[in-house]
Amino acid sequence: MDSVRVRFAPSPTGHLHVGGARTALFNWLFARQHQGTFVLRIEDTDLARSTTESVDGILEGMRFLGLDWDEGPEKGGSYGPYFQSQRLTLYRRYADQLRRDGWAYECFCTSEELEAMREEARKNKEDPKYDGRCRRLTAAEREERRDQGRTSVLRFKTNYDGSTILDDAIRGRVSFDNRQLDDFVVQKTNGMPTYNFAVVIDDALMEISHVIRGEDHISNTPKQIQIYGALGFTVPDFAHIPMILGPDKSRLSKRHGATSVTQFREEGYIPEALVNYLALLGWGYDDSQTVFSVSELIDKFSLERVSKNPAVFDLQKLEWLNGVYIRDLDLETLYERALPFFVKAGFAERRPSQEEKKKIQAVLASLQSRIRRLDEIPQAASYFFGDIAEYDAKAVRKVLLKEGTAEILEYVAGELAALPGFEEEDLKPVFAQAMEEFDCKLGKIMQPVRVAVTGTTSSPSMYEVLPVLGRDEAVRRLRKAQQIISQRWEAEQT
RNA sequence: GCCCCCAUCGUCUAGUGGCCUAGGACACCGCCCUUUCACGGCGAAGGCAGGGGUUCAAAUCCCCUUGGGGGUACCA
Repeated sequence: MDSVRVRFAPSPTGHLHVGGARTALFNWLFARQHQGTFVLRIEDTDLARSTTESVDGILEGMRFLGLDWDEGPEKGGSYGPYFQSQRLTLYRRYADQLRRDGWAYECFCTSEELEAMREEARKNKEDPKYDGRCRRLTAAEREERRDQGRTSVLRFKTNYDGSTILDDAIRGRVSFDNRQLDDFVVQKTNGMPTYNFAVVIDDALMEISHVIRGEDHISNTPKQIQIYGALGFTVPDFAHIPMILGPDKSRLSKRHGATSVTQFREEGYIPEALVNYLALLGWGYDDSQTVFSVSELIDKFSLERVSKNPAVFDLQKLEWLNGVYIRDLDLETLYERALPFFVKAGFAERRPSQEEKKKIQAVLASLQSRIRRLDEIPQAASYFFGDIAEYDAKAVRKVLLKEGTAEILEYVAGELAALPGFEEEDLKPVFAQAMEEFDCKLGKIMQPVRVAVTGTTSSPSMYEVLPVLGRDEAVRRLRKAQQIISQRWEAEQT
């Protein structure tokens, strides 16, 4: 294969959407696999809707996912500029060429006329297409309109004969009857190119070899192919990847929940998991593997294996995968990823001391198999960093208020208070003795301690929680639980 | 309306005419492990949209129907 050049070309009108991110990922994987070039191009010809904040957000999202681009914003490259708004002279030049060669013509129709035309067509049950009236204008008529000061757009002289064939890498041969097309606008009144025009100029000039994009662009392709032809450009290979849908099978959008990459980051998803999940949306490898490292993806990805049908975004599976990756992280990396969430919860300073760091890592070690998202940390770790905010009512009732619990807590508190060390091996004998003392199973001892120390019935092992809290705090909480028990008991007497 | 695309468990998918009594993953349910909760292990349930062809043989090829998605802009 000749040198591979692919691109991701978002329009900066919002955040990096997961659909866009998946398109970017497929392009990136394809480029990396073929030692090709991955170009990032910003399609900001819609002045009204494009913002620089959006550009920043998109770049940030790309970086978060680890999708580095070889050419594009902040990076440059020999095919620039990489913002369409900075390529206007190029578009103008080719627009002029089209007109000069008789492939395009000025159209003076106003939007009102156009709307009336479409309305009329609908009424007559015809296709709401441009009827080509300005195509038939004589030179004199055009001159007259220009003199009247009427503005114009440039329309492409579509070839209505035969059909346009698209050999799609994913869908195979797709044929479009050219009579379905109309003379579409290539240059707007304000001089800006339309999408269908700019995309062709850019892809051709940037020598893009494979256009990998969403299926929503498939209907545009015949128009673009005609422009390639009119300008004498080589048509690239196309691959149209399926859409991503919400649970209700409609196109994935905000109303389905989080859709932007930044949002997923804030919700505690880690990039490896997101990348893995996105790869699985519309692509599969074989009948056994679902967890793929990035390098495996680069190695195994192929357009041939991209499926044709739209995929429903399954948040539960993403969460599961995120949990898989969280569990797989070594403690140091997990710490780095999780620290912002501790900071946000007020559990840590931005730059923790060695001692703080040790504690956070101990907490993370206990939590690692228990959380699926980093943003569960404030909730899951709260009792490690402050008093118990609220005792679970059911836990108090079913565990603390049980007959004999006060005695057990009294015993354990006393024993723990006398302990010289406070690590697992120091604690074990205490609980072993308690079992003998009260002639019961371990659970009978541990559950009251757990509720006393965490306020809930579910937590990591006491052998992990207790050492992190330290002797004084642990004993304090056991005593406090005793108080709660006696208070409740008294309350019941009256 | 017209054009284009798509159709395997609830979801993502494996399957490219016989290896399919359709495989895996998530979710769900049950059991085991266990100081609780997770993790982990084992197991159950669950699908070829419908109808016609082609063929000795169809989830796989063809046609129709139905359903879903996309497009039909001076948005990208």
